[in-house]
This record gives sequence, structure tokens and C-alpha cells, in this order.
Amino acid sequence: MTLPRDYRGRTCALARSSETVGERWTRLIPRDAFFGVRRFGEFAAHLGVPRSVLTDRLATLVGAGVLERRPEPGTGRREAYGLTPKGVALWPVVRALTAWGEEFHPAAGGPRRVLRHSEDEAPLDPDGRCTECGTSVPAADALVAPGPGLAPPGPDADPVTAALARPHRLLTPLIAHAPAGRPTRGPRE
Amino acid sequence: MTLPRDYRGRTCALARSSETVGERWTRLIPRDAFFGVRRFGEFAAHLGVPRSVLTDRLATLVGAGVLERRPEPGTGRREAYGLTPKGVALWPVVRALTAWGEEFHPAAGGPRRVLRHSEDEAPLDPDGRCTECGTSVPAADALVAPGPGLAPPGPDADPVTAALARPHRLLTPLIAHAPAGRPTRGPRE
DNA sequence: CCAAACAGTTCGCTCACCGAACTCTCCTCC
DNA sequence: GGAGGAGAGTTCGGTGAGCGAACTGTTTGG
Repeated sequence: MTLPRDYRGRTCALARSSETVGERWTRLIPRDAFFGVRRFGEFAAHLGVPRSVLTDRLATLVGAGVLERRPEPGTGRREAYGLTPKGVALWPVVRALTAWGEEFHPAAGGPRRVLRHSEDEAPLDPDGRCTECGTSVPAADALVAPGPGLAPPGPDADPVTAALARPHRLLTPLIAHAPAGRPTRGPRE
Repeated sequence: MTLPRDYRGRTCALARSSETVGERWTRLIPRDAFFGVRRFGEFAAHLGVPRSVLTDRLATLVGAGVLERRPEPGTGRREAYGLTPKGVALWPVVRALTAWGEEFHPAAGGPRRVLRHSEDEAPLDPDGRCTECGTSVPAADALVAPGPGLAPPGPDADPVTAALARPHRLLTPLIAHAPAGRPTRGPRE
């Protein structure tokens, strides 16, 4: 969202990172990307962000190297957005902010989602460590599972919300899309 | 800054915390508060935030329980803002965002500030652990010290910038103000 | 060929942010 | 006691960003 006018000398690292992820959509979009959301329409439906703003934010994040855009050939005009290593490195930020929200602004009925270690399925503590084996769990080894506060999705819920009601490994596509509508068109490699 | 219109069901913890600290000033203000900034004019001078916006953000943070406002009697119309326990709990967030900025948007010449463990003065790693003794250092046990990328403050630098050029313990007042009516003038020297 | 799905774009509207100037209160010095 | 200064906000008009809804253009499936 392009920070202030200038930085007038206070170019601290926190201000610099705020230039990229200093606005709610530029945090919620990577958060959903950790959950496996990949496509424009999925972000739009799950986040409720205006499509014009979503276009801008995706371009911002791609330009910043947080997301990368890869067209999916053979599936129509469908683009996929995935986290780059720089985006995956946001995991401590997303986790810390989420943990703070859980602690100080708890949802009625408990957390809507809980994180677990994929190896032993034990929940993670607020610092991102497995409560069972004690290791610091990277995003790729974490599962997101529905928590006690999550209301069951209605029949008209969007596909992302529905898919998030089932345990799922982070960073893997949340919704399987037809790899190629028809594989008769010679697989492009 | 009052999030979107409503939450339309996606009341996840990250969105909830973004309601409070989801905007650059509401992160930079607590960051400065960790550094020991306490007063309206110090925030205004160091952050360069418009005073009207600062008034609003301080009220937001006080209302959210992140800061508390304590008038200092006997010192004129001077207010002090300090972090509450809820505000101190933002430390992992501030640290993680700063570390991400340091790693992916490095400043020319290196970091402007480095964090050290107050007990052994060893620097902290990106996870906030002491590189010497390995303990996870809480904010109250951390020092902020000038890093290699910090240009020496000019003679006309604001007092906060000048004070931050010297090592200093977090969460302690950065600038000593006259406790009562006796105003030792001569902030220079 | 037609309809549906999907990824964006366009378009007013409103509100938040900005910078500068102003006000108000309390304190100190003479 | 009055003048002056320091500090904490407040006021105000201009500008830009975020918003929702409707629209465009392309690809796929029937």
C-alpha cells in the first residue's frame, strides 16, 4: 500500500516490512496462502475483499516477491498464486499475530482453528513449538485443523471455508482443481 | 482503525489482531514504546506521524488495552503512555516483523539497531533467543543498541533519535523527564 | 454456437490520512 | 500577579485509498 510519502530517516526494519505486509489484506492473503488457497476467486470469496483491491494486493505481493504467479495452462484463464521462500518466511509473523489475537481477543467457544504438528498431531504452543516433541515446527510440517470455536460450515459456504473445516497440511493446495480439463491436449511440460 | 465494515464470518484471530495492530502506526507506536518512548511529543517527533492521527492512534491503543495513559502530575500538561501487559505481549510480533524486514529488506550498511541480552550482551538471533546462553529473551531483558547501519544522529536530531544512538534497555523510559516541577533545563549537553 | 466459469477492470462514492495552523492548559520566571 | 513558554491535543480543507457493484474479455464444456 505504499507507505507514507517518504521515510524521513526512520527506515527501520519494522517500517520496511510494513511497506509490504503493513495492511490487513497483505497479511490475510499470505495467511490464506499458507492454508493452501491458490486462486483469485478463492481469495475473493474467502476474504470478502473487493476484487479491485485484491488485484492490487496480489500484484503488490508478487512484486515484493512474497507470492509468485503461475498461470495454469489448460485450465482456462486460471492463475495460481503461491508463496515464495520469502513469503514462507512470514510464518513466524503470521503465527505470532494469530497467537496474540487468540490470547487477548478470544473467540466465543474457543479458537476456530488450531495448528498441529504433522508428525505426532500434537498442538503447537503459542511460540510455534510442538507441545509433544518440543521442536519448532516449520510451516510445511504443520496442520491446520478446525478448533472448538469453528461453526460447521453451511451448505452454501464457499469452497475454501468448507475445505478449512477439515484438517489440512499447510502450503499444500486446499482445493484440488482439475489438473487439465481434458488431458487430451498433450501435457505441456 | 476499525477494520472493514463487518467480518462476515471470517472472524479469525489474525483479523481480530489486525483490528488493533493492523496498521502501520499502531505497530510503530508500540515499537517505540518498547524502546522507552513515553510522551506525545516524542512519538510525534520520532515517527513523523501527523498529530491528529497520533491522537487517534493513541486513543485506539489505550482503548484496546495495549497502552495505558497516566498523567504525570506536577509536570504541566504532560501525559505518559506506557505498554500494558497486553502491549508487552506484542513483543514476538514486533520482533518477528522486524527480523523479516532485516532479512529480506536489509538496510545499506547493516541493521540500524541490534537487540542484545542484557545479562551477557550477546546479540539475539532472529527467533529472539540469546546467541550466547540460548534463552528466549523477554522484552524486559533485552537491550536495543545501535547497529552498523545507523548513521550518527545530527546535532538537530530529535531527542528520541539521539537517545536511541546509545544502548538502552527496553521498556524503560528513554528520556528522563523532570519528576516534579523542577525543570532541569539544558537537554543538550 | 451458447452458456457458464473465471480473472480481472471500471466507476462513483465515501472516508481516512495528511500537513499546517490554531487552541488550551499548566508551569516557570520575573 | 502577569508574561512567556512548553506541551498536548484540535480543527480544517485537500487528496488519495478502500469500497461495492456492475462490466469486460477469455476459455471451457455441452
